[in-house]
Amino acid sequence: MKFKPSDSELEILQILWKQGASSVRSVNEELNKNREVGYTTTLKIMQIMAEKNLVTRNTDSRTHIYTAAVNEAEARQNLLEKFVDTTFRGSAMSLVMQALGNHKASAEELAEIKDLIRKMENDAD
Amino acid sequence: MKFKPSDSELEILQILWKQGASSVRSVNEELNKNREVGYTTTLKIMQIMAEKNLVTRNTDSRTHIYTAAVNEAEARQNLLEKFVDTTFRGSAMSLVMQALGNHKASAEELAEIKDLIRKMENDAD
DNA sequence: TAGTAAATACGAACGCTTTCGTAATTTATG
DNA sequence: CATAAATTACGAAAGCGTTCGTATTTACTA
Repeated sequence: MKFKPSDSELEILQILWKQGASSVRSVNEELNKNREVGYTTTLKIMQIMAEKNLVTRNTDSRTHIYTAAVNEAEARQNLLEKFVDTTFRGSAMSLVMQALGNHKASAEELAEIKDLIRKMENDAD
Repeated sequence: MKFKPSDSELEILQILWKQGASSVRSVNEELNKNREVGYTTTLKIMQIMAEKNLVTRNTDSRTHIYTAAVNEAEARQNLLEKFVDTTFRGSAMSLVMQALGNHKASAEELAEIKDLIRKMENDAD
């Protein structure tokens, strides 16, 4: 899978994943909560994303409705693997340690992780 | 800190971090273990990196020696934060869980993580 | 010293992303 | 029906990264 969305594209995918099928206007409004983006800029990028098959669009009504064409979990996994390779030289454990170390986790979160570890240890048997 | 190296730049930084101060030729040879890159291409990118202060260079001898000007641990931390924001919507814990879940960890690695968690739980007191 | 090899410097080209102005089209409103 | 408003379509420009050909400089060698 060669999945390498640009910054803007990933930003838009996040919005589509979060709020589901959306119009350009809706996505643009969401984007503008963080930074100023012109409407036609958002439109253009989403049109390009459609060409690349990152999204699909329903053009039945005048206002086109866009839907993410890639699965969120898969995309995350894919990006995570690449990130581990490029930034942590392939060591997922280094990444986990660093992410854990520099984040104040709540007791609940820590419990969750311990649970996962316990499961992994059992699977190893 | 506005640290946003390009793919090539990060690749070169990794090499400099790993093998320390290096000549362009040395870096280029290392790059060519993965993919074909022209010598002048590598040279050009490293020159640009020097302009951006991503690296420093010693020009005393004819063969210039380049050194990473950014700290590896800090750079990783910085990139990690951005990655969590853009790909995991800010949730470091989601990232940890996903990275852990999709990686077969050895008993030693799991022990290491448990150690870290134990320390974090104590710090919380 | 002349010639060759190695290294740096320079500049141009190409592709991709982002941005935006403007035109064309469609829908709603008075 | 005529006008306004909203939307899509189109194209161009600017910026950045990457690549590479070529010129220039430097050092070594026969």
